Amino acid sequence: MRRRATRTARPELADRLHSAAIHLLRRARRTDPLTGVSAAQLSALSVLMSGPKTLGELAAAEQVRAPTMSRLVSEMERTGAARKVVDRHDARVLRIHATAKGLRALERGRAMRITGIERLLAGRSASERATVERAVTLLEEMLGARPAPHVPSP
Amino acid sequence: MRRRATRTARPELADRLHSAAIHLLRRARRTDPLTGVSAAQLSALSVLMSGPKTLGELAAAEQVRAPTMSRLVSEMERTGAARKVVDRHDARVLRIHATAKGLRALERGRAMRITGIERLLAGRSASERATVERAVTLLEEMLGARPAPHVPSP
DNA sequence: GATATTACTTAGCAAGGCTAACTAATCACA
DNA sequence: TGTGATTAGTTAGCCTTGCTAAGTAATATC
Repeated sequence: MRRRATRTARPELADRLHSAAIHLLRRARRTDPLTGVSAAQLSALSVLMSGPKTLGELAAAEQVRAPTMSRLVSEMERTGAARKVVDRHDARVLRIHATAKGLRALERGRAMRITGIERLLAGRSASERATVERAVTLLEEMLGARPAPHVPSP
Repeated sequence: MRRRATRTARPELADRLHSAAIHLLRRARRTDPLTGVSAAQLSALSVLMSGPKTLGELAAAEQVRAPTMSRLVSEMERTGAARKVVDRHDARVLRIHATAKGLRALERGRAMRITGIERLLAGRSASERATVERAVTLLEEMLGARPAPHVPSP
């Protein structure tokens, strides 16, 4: 069947980059359900990896509202992935700590995602990998690289 | 504050690629709410762009179950983004067509996403863009390139 | 010390995912 | 030919995760 002429024949770079990123992540997250921790929890844990955060900081980092994070953290506490600690100096403030159990789940989830991508890259030559690496470096610059990479809901 | 030693100091390529893809898409989808069509609908429309699909085909393409797609398509019909047409030869089969209105919403959403990425790329030199393009080509090969790129829920 | 602000929680709603169970149409074949 | 199996989609009902609005408790301000 002939394709409708709604799109240009040769997609431009931005479009192809967009599409490649979508398919890469769709591939990567296929393993997420195997961790026993939801994607939202994995994402929050990846923020907590660098140390405890207040509930508000965590919500901002995850780009969700406070009530959403409040509920998520309560669930994480229930399942033993995180702890709430009331701040010593301001009793309104909660510091959320990842537990060892939570961090193990995070590492398991991340490792599975990364392994999938590594398998894709493993099929390429050294120079092709170098090309990808240079492009990634450029993307990091464009996007404002983060020190601790992140495993969010997407 | 010192970072915990849960991660290696220098993230490997797969990890960085993963992270870059996440941040790229997070950036790209910031404009999605402005289209007036939900992300799930935009994604379905992008599949329908290449022509009508049965409900089952659409569900498979979107990697959701039939009931989920059934509900989504009913909603799209209600809002005028799609039409259901009963197959001439098999009355069990529904062919889902994107409407002109739906396609306009899709193009609007895609254009906004792509424009955001283009703005990022616009700051780079021609040779840097060429590097990104080579890397994208490699990724397309690794992931099994799709003819019609796609604007899915992520 | 009264009032405002801040940090979080509770309540209730919507979207979008799922499974189980249903209906209707078609197929297969004795 | 007609009956049972299969297929396509829908309905019902649940869960998670987003949201806003409104409430509570602690702290800051004047």
